[in-house]
Amino acid sequence: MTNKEKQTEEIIAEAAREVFVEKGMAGARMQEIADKAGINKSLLHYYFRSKDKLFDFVFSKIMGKIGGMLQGIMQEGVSIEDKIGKFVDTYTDLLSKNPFLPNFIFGEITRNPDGLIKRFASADIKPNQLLDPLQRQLNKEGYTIHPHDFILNLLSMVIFPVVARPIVERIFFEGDHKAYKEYLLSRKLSIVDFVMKALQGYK
Amino acid sequence: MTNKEKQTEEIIAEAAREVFVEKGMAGARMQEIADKAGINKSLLHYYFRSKDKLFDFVFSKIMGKIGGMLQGIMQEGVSIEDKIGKFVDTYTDLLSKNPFLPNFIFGEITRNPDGLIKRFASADIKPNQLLDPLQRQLNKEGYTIHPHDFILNLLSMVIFPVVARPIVERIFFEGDHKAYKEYLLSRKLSIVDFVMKALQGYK
DNA sequence: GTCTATATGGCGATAGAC
DNA sequence: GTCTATCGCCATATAGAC
Repeated sequence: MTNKEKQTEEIIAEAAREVFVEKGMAGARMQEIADKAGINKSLLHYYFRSKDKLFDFVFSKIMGKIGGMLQGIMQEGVSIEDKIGKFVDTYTDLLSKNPFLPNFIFGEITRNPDGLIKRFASADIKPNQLLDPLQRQLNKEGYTIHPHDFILNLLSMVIFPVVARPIVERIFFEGDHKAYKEYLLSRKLSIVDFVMKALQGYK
Repeated sequence: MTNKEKQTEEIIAEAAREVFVEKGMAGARMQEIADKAGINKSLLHYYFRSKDKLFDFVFSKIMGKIGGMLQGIMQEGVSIEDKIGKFVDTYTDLLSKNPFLPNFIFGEITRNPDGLIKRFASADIKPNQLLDPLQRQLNKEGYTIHPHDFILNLLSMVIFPVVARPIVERIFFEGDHKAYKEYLLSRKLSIVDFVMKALQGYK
């Protein structure tokens, strides 16, 4: 593959990522992707053959990246509180830059769950490598909460406010984007605070 | 409007609700709605003129119903713990019967936030009627947590596991639907437990 | 590799018979 | 009020010139 091919392919993939994430598979238009990439519509087919294949390429790449981040954080050998802090910090920043990402991922996977299995395999995600170390660590530090509950509660509090952004933004801040964005950043601290206070009850 | 018209209209609306919620506005097909309603495709246009108008009708109805439920729970004059329990119970059951609902609502609103304002007005939702009583109650019972944080954390823990169902189901239970469904029901208790433990830290 | 032009199919919407 | 038939558009995809 020549440099030019590689470069064009990446430009297309990035444009496709933006459009797919914002509009979803069904709502995305090949014309809009081509426009955003600054190339002709038929070039999309030259590089990726079909909309389906282009979508698969983009989606797998996203899943691999996110899974890798999570694995990296969970394996670091620090205290629960530090691990939580690092996790909340990293994902809050990621979602701050990609506010459409959660809705996109959960929406697409919900509408095509079978495709998920294939992608987990190719992205090389090992669920047990995430859960087992955490379970051992909770045990060692003397917390009796079930790791499923713990990790799901934490994920919920970080990701859900981004998923429900337009509604919550309107109810809490009368639609003030900037105020809500600042509030989400302030939650970096208040989520860790909330979770640690809860954990005290499981000692 | 005759009885027959009313009845057909309701059959169409229910079929449309199912298809829209599962496939989203962009992914839904008028033909599929007609098939599910057991009528001809052109009848859809006879009753609702266009796909857009049919969608608006269905969506507004859903939002009104959910908003009403929330208002009802939050106004009952009971302790924080009872209120939390009632809330978690009611919404867990609702989501158990409508697992696609959160993804649908958040997805559509994210992709067309302007339409939201109109619908909040017509559904007669008063945000302050939800937040103010809760704030007073947290104060009165001596908890210093900010009501925004409290309500958002609670909503997150109830709704997010449904939004992220296919992924979490796979990571926690290797894709076993039934096991995950039971786990979600068990969270009725563990969420209240978690939240109350956290609240103790804010006394 | 990149473009213009066009084929092909599907979908929302309408016309008109009954 | 409900159907059949069909229109017209738009989106994906391909053919072929350069």
